[in-house]
Amino acid sequence: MAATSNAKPKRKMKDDDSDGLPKKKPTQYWNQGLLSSIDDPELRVDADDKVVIIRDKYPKAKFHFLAMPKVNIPNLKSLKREHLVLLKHMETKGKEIAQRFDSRRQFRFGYHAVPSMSHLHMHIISQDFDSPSLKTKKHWNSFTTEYFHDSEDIINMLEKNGRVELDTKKYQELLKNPLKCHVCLKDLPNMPNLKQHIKSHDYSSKK
DNA sequence: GTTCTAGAAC
DNA sequence: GTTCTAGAAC
Repeated sequence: MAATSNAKPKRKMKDDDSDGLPKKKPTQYWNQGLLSSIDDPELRVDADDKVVIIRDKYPKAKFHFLAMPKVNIPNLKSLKREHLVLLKHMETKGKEIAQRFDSRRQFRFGYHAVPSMSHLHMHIISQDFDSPSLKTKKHWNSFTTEYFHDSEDIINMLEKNGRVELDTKKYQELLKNPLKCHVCLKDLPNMPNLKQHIKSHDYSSKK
């Protein structure tokens, strides 16, 4: 008698491996994705001996880049005072890039409190948030609540305390906040409405 | 981080 | 009925 299969797969998947090899694929873990992006010439927009700047693969605004140190710093918690020069350099480079791509547009430069991707990265992001890759409440709140820490605030924290320690739980809760326009603070019921609403603001020039 | 989709919301 | 989101899978 043939073996019975009583469990329906919940989603379709390839399990047609007639070669008898294990089904586990040798893919890298998704949270290490920046390690390959950092060396991808397609994404790179600038580099020097200390820092690489790449385009975000899934930009959440018209202009969205990541500045990363060449030395491996896993996260904010790894930062020491000895990194202050590097962080200031990253911020300077970030501002140069923003200036280069659109000198009139407003940008922010900063870090997510609890980033998904390993390897310290500073976001360089224009404040229009006009992008098809901006889809979820988590996306929105990660750039428009205190979950987003300006580079200068991180630098000040490190100068003052010698380290950057953030309450992970507190910041993860912020991602669930109701949707609110970052310009006029209007409440919006869902993402499609929010995306439509923010088009009404003018981002073409700094005020 | 993204994709996919079940079930909530409308 | 369709739209939208949240959580699992990857």
